[in-house]
Amino acid sequence: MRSSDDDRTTRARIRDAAIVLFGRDGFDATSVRAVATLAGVSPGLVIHHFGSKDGLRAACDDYIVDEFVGRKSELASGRASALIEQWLADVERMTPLIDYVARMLTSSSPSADALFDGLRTGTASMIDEQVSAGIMREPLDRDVTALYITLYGLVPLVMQRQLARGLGADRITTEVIRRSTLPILDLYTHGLYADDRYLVAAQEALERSSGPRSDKGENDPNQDPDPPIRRAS
Amino acid sequence: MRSSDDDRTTRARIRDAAIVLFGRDGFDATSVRAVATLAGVSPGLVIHHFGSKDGLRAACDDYIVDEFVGRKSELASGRASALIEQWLADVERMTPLIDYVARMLTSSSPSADALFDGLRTGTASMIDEQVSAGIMREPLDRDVTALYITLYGLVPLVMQRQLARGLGADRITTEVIRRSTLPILDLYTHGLYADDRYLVAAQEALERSSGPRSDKGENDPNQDPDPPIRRAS
DNA sequence: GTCTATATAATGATAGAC
DNA sequence: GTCTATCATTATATAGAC
Repeated sequence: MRSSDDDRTTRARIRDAAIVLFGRDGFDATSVRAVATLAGVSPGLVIHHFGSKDGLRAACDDYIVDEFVGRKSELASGRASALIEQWLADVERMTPLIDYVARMLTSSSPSADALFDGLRTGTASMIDEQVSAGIMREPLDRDVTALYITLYGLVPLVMQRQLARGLGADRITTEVIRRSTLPILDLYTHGLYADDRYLVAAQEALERSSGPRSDKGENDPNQDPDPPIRRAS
Repeated sequence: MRSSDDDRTTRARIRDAAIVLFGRDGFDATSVRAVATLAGVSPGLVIHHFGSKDGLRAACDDYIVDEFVGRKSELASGRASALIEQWLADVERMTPLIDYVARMLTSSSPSADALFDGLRTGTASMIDEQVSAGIMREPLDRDVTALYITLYGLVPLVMQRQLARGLGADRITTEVIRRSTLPILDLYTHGLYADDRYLVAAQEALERSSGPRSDKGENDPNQDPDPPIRRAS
């Protein structure tokens, strides 16, 4: 999006250098000195601008979330997975951002939580739209389904090493995406099992373990009664 | 599996303490001193037994892989996902092991690669068996499907924070597993899409972009010709 | 805003007594 | 095998000149 080579402010250059190194090596393994060197400034200046190393991390987190949520139109309109696909399509340029997001999502930060909630909400909206349009069938549990679709969509970011290795590559390439597309769409279209014997068995097992003592309550007060499953086989 | 309270050797106590802290706080954020304190020994003794902090990590990695691969019967017999389910069922006791494995899988270690390859191979065998038994239909691409099933099965470990949060919990509990079971089995049984319009569209798009230059080769020599998709709608 | 120089604390690892 | 004491390094952060 930026026109020239460096109309970025020094502060922005430091922040971008930090994103690259935090994403590549992790927060703990990255020193303020290394960030300063990559940004071409002195270590003292980094602290001057961000107060502390943790302040620098917070600034990076906020920037990353803005890069997503700033595109709230795309998110809220239910194209969260499309956004991720778009990132992966331009994988070379997006690598630092992708690596940073991947580390965020597996650490415990409020920013990561906010980012994930945005993705999950967008996915839920997408499901609603596609169900209304007749493209998608009604899932058993919309919220849980949206949650797992979101989690599964983030797998190519969070576990990119094992995904690439599993396809004989050393990083996520367009070829990795290409080979993944049809098998995943096939899973999301036809499922894997030949019939619903496992599904029915699991439902019966769950009813046996929680149905007879339905007034137990436990730690989930608004516990939905299990909806019946239509048999398809 | 251990009978009394502490028939463990000192070396084993140090290693177990390291697994707890590495899993909970990460390798970099855990000091040798902290491990020593939790194990009830002096910092010097930790180095004496493992040579260095990195040696301690390697010992923990090996131990974790053995805890899996030592159950190679369960793995190779194609019950990799069943093993993970079993872990999650006994989630309280397994928490340190789970956290450690989760961190392993998102960092780049040879041990993690070996562990993942074992899980992926076991999943591939399971698919073969279930296809032969008529329980599972033939997937478009067995290896890629096995890869993604393995990755998806690890999501509750690797992204446990976001999974738990998405269900209103603060950690993975039996209730979280319980609410996840049917929606996931439903996805794996019926898929999500009402028909295969997306699948067909994607197949045509892929053929358009790579079919016309089928002798391109690129970096995947043994590139399968895209198998035709049977229309189901 | 940016630099150099430095204070202060914590870490991994070593040495040697017991 | 286990401890105490300590070294050498590295890190974050500060102070003050320019």
